[in-house]
Amino acid sequence: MSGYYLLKNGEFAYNKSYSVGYDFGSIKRLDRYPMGALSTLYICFALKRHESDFIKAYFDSLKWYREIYMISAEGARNHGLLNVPTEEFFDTKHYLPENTDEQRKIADFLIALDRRIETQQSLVDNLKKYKRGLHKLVFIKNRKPSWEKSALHDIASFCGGGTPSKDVSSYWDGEIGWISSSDIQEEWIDDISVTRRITKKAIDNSATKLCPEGTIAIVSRVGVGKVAIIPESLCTSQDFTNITSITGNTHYMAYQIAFRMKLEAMKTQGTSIKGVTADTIKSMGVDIPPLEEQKKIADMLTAFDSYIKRAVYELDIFLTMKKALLQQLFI
DNA sequence: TATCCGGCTTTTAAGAAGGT
DNA sequence: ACCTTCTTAAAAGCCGGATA
Repeated sequence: MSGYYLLKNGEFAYNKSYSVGYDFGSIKRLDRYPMGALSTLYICFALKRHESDFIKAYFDSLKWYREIYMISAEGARNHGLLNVPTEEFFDTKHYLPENTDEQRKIADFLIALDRRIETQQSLVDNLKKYKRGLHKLVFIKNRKPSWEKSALHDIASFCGGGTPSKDVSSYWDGEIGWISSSDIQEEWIDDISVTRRITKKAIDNSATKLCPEGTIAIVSRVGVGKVAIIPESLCTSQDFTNITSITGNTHYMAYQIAFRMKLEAMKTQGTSIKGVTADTIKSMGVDIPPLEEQKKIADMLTAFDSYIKRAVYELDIFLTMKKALLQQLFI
């Protein structure tokens, strides 16, 4: 390991490579291991004084970016690493309270907040894991032989999509929503963000069609397997196969289709086939429990989803809170 | 006319090579 | 040795037009 730095527990390292959300790299403290080897691209240091936990929080706040901004060469920013000379890095100035008591109190509070965030994060992770198990239980293990089975094309009507010509810009400043696969979330069945809108004329002059509210949108090509129930009447790209109406409980069916599409999508992985044909979807077999059973299952899954979402929301609040606190704590 | 296909663009990530 | 710049690769996303 010659040519590497040996960092000991409690010491800090600055990583000059930037990434999303970290325009000027990051400074972290080695906490989890007694020691570690770092390539020479890192700038390593230990503290002479100050509360270590407090300084860790300071570096988490990214307030020091202003200083790095002054010394990093602009041209270097277009690829990989920042150009930050080691000498100048150590010359940067940081304004911190001298009183270590104060530092200790602030640090303790932030550590408590961090613990809370960690707990919340693992709650979210676990809930997501349970969700996968729950869906398996509902759609595989707990199926009853008495339930009817049917192919989708016998109980649903379909509609495809298209893209209005991008050359005609006037098509794209209308009122009608138009979505592509990137607009729907992998894990939520009712979380579509409509980012583009088209005109009536655009629909008339292209292959896309207006789908009614409640349509089950299934991504069949790019991003195979995403499923969502559309919240308003809108159009989709041609990488969708949409179910405009289906007998039974829409939410139950959407959940079941999402589950089966995920299995279908796994089959396409690693092959040259990048999509699932409309025929595969149309001939997909689905269970049809009695209506009240469908509703019960759908309600349960929806409730579980909103439970997870609430946990995610809470996590977000804690994260924002921490960010805001860090912003206010340091000048 | 609905569906499918393949090529193209954009984004992200590394690696190799070159300069001082 | 230490950066910067040039290249390539891989993944993700988009869309026009062929096809049955």
